[in-house]
Amino acid sequence: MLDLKWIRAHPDALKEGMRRRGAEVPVDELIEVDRAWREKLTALERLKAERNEASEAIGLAKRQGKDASEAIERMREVAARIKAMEQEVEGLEARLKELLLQVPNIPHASVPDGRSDADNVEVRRAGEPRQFGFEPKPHWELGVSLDIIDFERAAKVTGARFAFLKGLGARLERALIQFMLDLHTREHGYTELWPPFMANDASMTGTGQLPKFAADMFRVEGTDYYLIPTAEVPVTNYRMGEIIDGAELPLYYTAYSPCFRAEAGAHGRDTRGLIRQHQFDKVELVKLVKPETSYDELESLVRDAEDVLQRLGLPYRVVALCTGDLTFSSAKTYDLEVWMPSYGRYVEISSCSNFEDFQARRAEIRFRREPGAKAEYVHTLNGSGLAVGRTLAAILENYQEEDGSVRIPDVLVPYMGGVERIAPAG
RNA sequence: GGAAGGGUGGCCGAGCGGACGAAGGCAGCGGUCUUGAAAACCGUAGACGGCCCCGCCGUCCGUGGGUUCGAAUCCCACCCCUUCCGCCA
Repeated sequence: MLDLKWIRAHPDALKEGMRRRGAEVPVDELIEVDRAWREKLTALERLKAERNEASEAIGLAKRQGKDASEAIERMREVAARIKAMEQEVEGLEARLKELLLQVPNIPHASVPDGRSDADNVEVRRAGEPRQFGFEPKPHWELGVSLDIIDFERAAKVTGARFAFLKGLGARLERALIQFMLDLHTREHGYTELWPPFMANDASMTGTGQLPKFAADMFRVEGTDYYLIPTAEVPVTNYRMGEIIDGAELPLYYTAYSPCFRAEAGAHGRDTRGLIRQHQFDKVELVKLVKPETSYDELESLVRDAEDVLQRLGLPYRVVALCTGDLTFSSAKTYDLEVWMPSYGRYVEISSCSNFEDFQARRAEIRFRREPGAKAEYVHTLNGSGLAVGRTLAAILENYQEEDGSVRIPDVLVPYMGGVERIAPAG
């Protein structure tokens, strides 16, 4: 959510930001509703001041044993007018809030202009895609032939876009989670959280999934909860409603969670393999920081996520998302894309964003620089560190051998109980 | 699932429908004292919003309704927390 005062002072900057995003936002209506709301509110508050004054006089008169029935009679009428006017003000306020929650974040000045992912800008590459001396297989074929991924039985048990991992496949998933969490907690300074995997409406609104993107999530029937689409939701909202002591900042949190996505609009894309599933594992990184540091913090957040890929020896690149490809809440986003031989291109495996105060304002996360200082909104950031299912897929494809076996990256071998290779049975 | 108790300012904790934005304590901030610090004492002190914005006004005592000229205080519904019982990994 943007600052209403800022919007009033900079309506043109707001329009320009929306134009850069290619977002359709009723800016003029927003500004008009705000104007009408303030006008009504001022009138209402004048009436309330009158009432308060009269009530005080009535109280005083009664205490002195005087008769106040005439004033009470007069105030009865004022009270009715207040009630009616409150209705109007509340109506305008609700509309204003509704409009405000629909407005996406303003792209940072450094974000490249563009309409779609085709306009994203590559920032750097690391590692060389391997030259295979044979025809490499896609991970969904490797997974099945190695008997470590089972899509068919998952379809039977649940449905399309789910998978069983089996044997060393399940073990590899678990090893990756453990490896990532260890790296971020031991070497990058993050505090591990194990969050709830469901969250309420307020949390979903806080990070920006609601009200616009309810259709992308799974609602748990009989409850007021959604399955989380990312650990960003519980972890960012961990400090919601709080005023944090400035000395505590910056706060770094990391969390493993399964992620559940309905992705209603994704039918037909990435239908095979682990790339687009209704449920997947992810290790998330979240930062709460002082505003003036947030863009430096974004760079170091990206480095923390990149470190995972580097240690796993996976070729990747970093791209800066263009204005048209930014998610709703983000002011600036870098995606990490891993080389996926089956796609013959780089595929998103992490998304690292600076939300500035957009989420903090929705979730009411503030801090005080000094004891007694005014409360300010923190800046929030998050990034995948990494999406585990896609990492597993990338390992299978990039580490495959001609005989159909897959080598385990060195750093994972201890986490695999010494297993160095996954080979076909028999 | 059942029973009881409870949600008040950064924290703890009082609060007969009218003098309560809310006693008191702690923490904080400013000052006195001190070589300095601690202690003691004095003062100050919330968040959000509106406006004719160095001030004035409004709102906020879990949330939402209701009663009333007037609600932290009364009524209704809901949410959350704690304890006990049951059930359960």
